[in-house]
Parts: sequence; C-alpha cells; structure tokens
Amino acid sequence: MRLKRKARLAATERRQQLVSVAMRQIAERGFEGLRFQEVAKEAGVNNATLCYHFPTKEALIQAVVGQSMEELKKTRHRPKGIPTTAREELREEFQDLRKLLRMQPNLFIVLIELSIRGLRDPVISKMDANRESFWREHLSGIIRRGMEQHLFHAGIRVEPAVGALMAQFKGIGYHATLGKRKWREVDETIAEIASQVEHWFVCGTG
Amino acid sequence: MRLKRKARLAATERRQQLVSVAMRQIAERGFEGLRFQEVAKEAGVNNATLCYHFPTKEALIQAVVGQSMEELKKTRHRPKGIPTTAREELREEFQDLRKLLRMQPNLFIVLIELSIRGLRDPVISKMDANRESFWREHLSGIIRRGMEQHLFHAGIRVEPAVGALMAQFKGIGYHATLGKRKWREVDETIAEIASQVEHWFVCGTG
Amino acid sequence: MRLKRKARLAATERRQQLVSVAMRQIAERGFEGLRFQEVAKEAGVNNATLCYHFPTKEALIQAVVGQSMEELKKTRHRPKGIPTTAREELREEFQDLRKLLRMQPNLFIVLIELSIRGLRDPVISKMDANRESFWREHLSGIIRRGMEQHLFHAGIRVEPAVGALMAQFKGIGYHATLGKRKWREVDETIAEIASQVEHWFVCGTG
Amino acid sequence: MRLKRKARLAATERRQQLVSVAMRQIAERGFEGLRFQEVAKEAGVNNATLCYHFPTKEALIQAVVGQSMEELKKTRHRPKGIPTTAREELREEFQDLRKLLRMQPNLFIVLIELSIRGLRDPVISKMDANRESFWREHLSGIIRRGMEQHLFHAGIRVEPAVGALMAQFKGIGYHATLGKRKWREVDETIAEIASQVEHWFVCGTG
DNA sequence: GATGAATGAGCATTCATTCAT
DNA sequence: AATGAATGAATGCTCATTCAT
Repeated sequence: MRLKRKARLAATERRQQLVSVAMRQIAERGFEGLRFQEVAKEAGVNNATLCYHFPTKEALIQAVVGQSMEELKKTRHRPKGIPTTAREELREEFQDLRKLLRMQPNLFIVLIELSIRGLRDPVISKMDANRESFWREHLSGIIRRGMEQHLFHAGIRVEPAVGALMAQFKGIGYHATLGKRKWREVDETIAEIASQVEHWFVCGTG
Repeated sequence: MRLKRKARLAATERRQQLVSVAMRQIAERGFEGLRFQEVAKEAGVNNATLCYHFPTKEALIQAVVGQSMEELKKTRHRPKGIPTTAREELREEFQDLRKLLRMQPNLFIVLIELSIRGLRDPVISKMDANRESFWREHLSGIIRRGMEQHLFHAGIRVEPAVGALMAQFKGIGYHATLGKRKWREVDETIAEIASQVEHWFVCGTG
Repeated sequence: MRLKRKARLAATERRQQLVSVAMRQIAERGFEGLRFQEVAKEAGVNNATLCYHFPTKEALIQAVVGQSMEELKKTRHRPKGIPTTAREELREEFQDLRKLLRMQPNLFIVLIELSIRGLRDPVISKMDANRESFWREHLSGIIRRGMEQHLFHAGIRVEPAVGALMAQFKGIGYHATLGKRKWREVDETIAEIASQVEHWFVCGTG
Repeated sequence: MRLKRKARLAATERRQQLVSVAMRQIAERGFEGLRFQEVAKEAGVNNATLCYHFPTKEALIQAVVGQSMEELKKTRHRPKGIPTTAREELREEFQDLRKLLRMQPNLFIVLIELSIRGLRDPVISKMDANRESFWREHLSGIIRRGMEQHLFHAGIRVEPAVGALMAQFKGIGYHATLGKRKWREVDETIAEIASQVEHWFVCGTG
C-alpha cells in the first residue's frame, strides 16, 4: 500500500541481509573502506536501521567475520563417509581450496584483510591464531597418518612440513585472489604445487 | 634566535624523510589508516608542509610505493660477478627472500597492502602487474637456463612452474609477515619449500 | 505461559510508574539529559510503550512537572486545624522548606531545572509565574496578618518584604540542593535566616 | 578581494570571539542546548574552524567556564584603595552583586547552569567547591573584622552566619536571574535583604 | 496495552586540502 | 621552504518518533 515503507523483515533475516551486503562491500572496498551509509543504501534501508541492528561499525564487522568463519568451517567439516588414505586426504585439501576459491572468492579477500587487521587488532589476531592452530592440527594429523600408513616418507619432520604446507596454501589463495587470475591458471598452479607436495611426501613417487 | 627553529631542509631530504615516516606508518596502520596529520606530526612538521611536498594523499602513497619498489630492486639487482648454475640461482631466490624478510619486514606489509589496493585501484593494479611480469620473466629465465644446462628435468612446463613458484614465494612472505612468526620457524619453512622445489626441478634428487 | 510476561498494567498505573522513573532520571541527569530510551529501559518497557503513553518528550516532561507541582501542594496545603499567629505561620514556612528539602530532594532539582527552562520555554515560564504569584499571595497574607495582629512592625513595606522572603527561600533551596551540604549545615542556615527574618519582622525582638 | 574567505584572525582573537558567542548561546539555550554548529554559524566561521580552535565541545565549554570565572574575579578583586569598616565591606558585597547582575546577567545564568552541572560532573563540582570556599573565606573575614572592630554583635556564630549570607546572595542572584524581574524589583529585594542583614549583624541598629 | 522494526533529522568530530603570509 | 588558520565533505552514531502487528 505504502510506497515508501520498506518491507519489514524479521530481525534475523534483516541482519543476515545486512551482513551479506557488508561482506560484499568489504571485499570491494576493504575493511577500512566499509561505509555504514553505503551498506544501508545497498540494503535499501535507512542509516539508522543499520545502527539498530548493529550498534557500531565494529559490531557489523564482527558479524561479517563470524559469518566468514562459519563458511570456512562449512567447507572443511563436510561429512566424509568413506575412510581414505592420507594421500587422498592431502589431495582433498587442495581440492577444497580450489572449490573455495571458486565459490567464495570474496571470502578470501575478507580473510586476507582480516590477517592484515590482525597485525593491529589483538582481538582479530587472537581469532586468526586460533583458526591457524586448528588448521595446523588438522594438517599434522594428515601427515602423521600418512607416516603411520607408510605412505609418506619416514623422514618427514612434521612441524616444518606443516609450516610449509600452510605457507603454500596461503600462497595459492593469495596469488589467486589478489592477482585477478583466470581459473585455468589457478588450477594449474594448484595442480603443480599439489604434485610437488605429493612427490615430496609420498613414497615411491620420485 | 629561535630555539625551536625547524631545520629548513632541502626539498629532497625533507621528502625522503616524509616518505620514510609515511612508510613506517603504513606498515603500522595500513594504507587506509595513514593519516596526513600523523605523518606530519611524527616528522615534526606542519600539516601544510606535508601538503606542500605531496599535494595529495595519493601522491604521498605513490612516493611510498616508488621507494618500496626501489628497495625491492636494490636487493634483487645486486652485482653478481660470478656466473652461476640455475640451481644456484634458484637457491639464491630463496636466500634473497629470506634476507628481505629479515631486513625489510615493513616492505612486505606495504607490498601486501599494495596488492589488496590493486584490487580497487587500477593504477596500483597496473604497477603490480608490471612488477609481477618482470618477476615472472626472471623466474622463467632461471628455469629455462636450468633446462638448457640439463640440470632441471626436461619435462617441466615452464608457465605453470613459474606460477607455482610465485605462489610459493608469496605464500612464504605472507605467512611470515602476517603471522608474527619467529625467525627460526620462517627459516624452516623457507628451507622446506626450497628443498621441495629443488627436488621437483633438479634432476637426480629423487 | 511466558515467564518474562510483562505485567500489563492499567494505563494510569503505568503512567504513574513512568513519570516516577522520569522524575528520578531528570534529577540525575537534568531535563536535557533525559533520554526516552533510558526511561523505558529503567521502567522495564519498550521504547514504543513509553511513546504510547507519552507521545512526545514534552508530554512526559509536562507530566513530571505536573506531579512535582502536586507534591509541592501536598506539603503546603496540609490541614491546619488550629489557627495560629502570623509569627508561627512564618516559622512554619521555614519548617515546611526544611521538611521538603529533606524528604523530596529530587523535587528541588526538578524545580531549579524548571526555572532555568522557564527562561527559554514560555509554557514553563507561565507555569512558574503562576506558582510564584500564588506563593507571593500566600506570603503577603502572612505579613499582612502579622501587621493586623500588631505582631509585625507597622512600617514593613509588604511588596519588597515578600520579594526578599522569596529570594531567601529560593536561596536556601538552591544553596542546599546544589551544594551537596550536610543536613546539619542546612539546618543551621535555615535557622539563621529564620531568626534574622523574625528579628526583622516581629516587634520586640530587636 | 575574495568574497567568501573569512577575515583570518589571530588564534587568540578568534578564540575570544568564539568563547563570547558560546557564552551568549549557553545563556540562551543552556549547556546542553549548546550546538557546535550554531556557535560556528553565529561566529561566521565553518564548523571545522571551531573544531580547529576547540577540539571538542567540552573544551569549548571549559573555555567558557574559564572566562566566566575570570569575569567573576575581575569584579571582586578591584582595587580598594581606602580602608573601610566591615559594615561598608558588607554593603559593598551587596553593591557588587547588584552591579554584576546588571552588567553581566548572562554570567549568572552560566553560573547557575554550572552549579547544576556540578551535580553530575565531578570536575565542575570541584571547581564550584573551590570558588565557594574562596568566597566563604572572604565573607568570614568580613564578619570577623566586624567583630574585631566591635561593629558587629559579639555573639555572631561565624560559620552559620556565612552560610546564611551565601544562601542569601545566591537567592538574590537566582531570584533575579531566573525570574525576569525588573531592575526596580531586584534593587528593592537587595536593599531589603541588605538592611535585614545589617540589622542582624551590626550593633545598635535594632 | 504493548512491542519490534524502522526512520529522519541532527550532531560532534575527522581529515585532506587550500591559501595568505 | 614552511606554516597557522580555515574549510567542505564526509562519517559514525544518537534519539525521539512512527507504524503495523
């Protein structure tokens, strides 16, 4: 009936929408480039409405970060019914990365921005450290299982290997995300590094 | 007469100083966190003096970028009197990275910020692309020489290999810079990846 | 069914409660510091509920003012069965003031705020003027009766005397309220001024 | 030459002007009604110019308070070449008050607002307390001198007398300022109370 | 009677930039 | 070369108020 009145959404839906918009805008303009007004405008609501749902800019950013972490977990913790070899687990890591890069490119931008913010903001830093130690554990597990299964070389020193792996994964994400590369090129880079790593870890590939 | 009399510096010296301060502040607070006022204050000059030397914020940032590139080149293009093998060239790439990480940690922060900015700012994007294609050429050269010298596997596909190398270098820089790691850990990561790459490229290491 | 089910109060009760809360908050933070949100929160109701009962901030303030006036009258117009002398009436004025200061300290803050508001808000100004002329009449009556009863000096000029009395009453209230004094000090001040006034008005005290 | 460019004032002059404007506006609208924008507009400068000279609203208010105190002192500490009796000193207190009320009516509004603010703001409270204890000393001195000179009754209890005096002075200021009275009425009130006090203090006036 | 969601108008403050000196 | 004073354009945020339910 009214022309002006915006469709009144339930709080959760509206928040979801606002976070979505904010996330896209962060990917476009960066954390510091995020403008309250712009988010509101794009969401089609008033400035104050945004403040109603997220009382401060920081709160909005936190919500975006929270959702990013959720999406990360969603990809990682999918059900794996069939037990696999460590070699396949390793391959899947690369596949996950590839899938994520394609389906959630904005997520990577946000994560990179987040890492940088971690340099200055101890709260973010802590979150980042947690995520990383969780990931580190995960990768350690794969390598150890590979060695137990006698699929990986016995001489692998787990700690440095995990560090290298993580650096490589980050490198792929960083290189792909900030370089505006074509999928083909990204796929090749992933394939190349995956082969290299497999060659390095797995027995009998030399 | 005056006690507090500001040393009236020559333009180039003052500019040098201002760029230096700006670079440090960018490393501390990021590009978007850079504040004209703060740079001026830290440099001990007036707000307007900064504007005199760098009429816009963009100009100041450009100067910082320019100097960053200079420093990058300085490390890269040092005189290499003795001709070396491709294998040694490759090793030196990793050594350069290691040295740079240690001696110019701020430079990496600026470079990462720069990459992100490249997503939004076409001027920066262009600069980044130039730097990257230059670097790509350099790495291609090493690999090709390695193959010509029959030190590297004949089957290496140069393009993907270079892509992987670059991703790995970036990964190391990114991982080391944004993770507040200890030198020991960084060194191990570099060593690990360097071994892996060598193992992958060089004949007779399997 | 609901545990947190808000008691749905009758309109008058709810209004009473809200005015009470508002009055306390005005005493705490001043008229301009009064926040709709805060009143609602302290009353345990929603923002909009407050607006339902008091459509504008002005309406809420008016209600507070109204209640303040009621409380003032309550103290003043208590039943005085026994006829008294003007001297005793005068003494009682001071006693009333003393009692009111002790029992309704917030009331004084509100009244002072109100006077200031009267400088800017003609509605308040009018109310204040009414209250004052009513009070003026009351005091005039006492003085005139004192003179009729030959208790007070014959030479008293009623108008200036009333003005002085009012200024002194206000002074006591103001001094006591805004100075965070101890009761003992307040009592002494009242006693001193009361003696002085009596000495001035009443025959045979010189 | 330029039409738009405002005359560029020296910092102190501009600050003086801004404080003046702010003081008038505080008298008109109260401390909380003070609007940065309005002050700037009335002073004929930009919003940001005001911020340049007074970085926060609080700073501006402090400046106004500071100047108010200055003006208070100016009236009080004028040179009194001729030595006087305590009786004359007392009379002069009332004369000072009368003069101040006439020449600096805004000052009283600011002082009353200040007292109220003191209820909530400990900094202001402290300042107010200082001013009051200074004033208390001053009045005590007069009374004591009066007693030493055998002009005042020997039985005067100094502390309560000073308290009463202060309350009466405040009452006069408050009554005159917030009641929009005519000078004639104010003068009569002052005269009345002055007589009363003198009658009370001074020997042989009964 | 009560409320959650939404809003418009307004506010202090920030910041890069300008200009006369 | 350097600066103090000044500014316009934002920006995040507050608050009384509205409205459909």
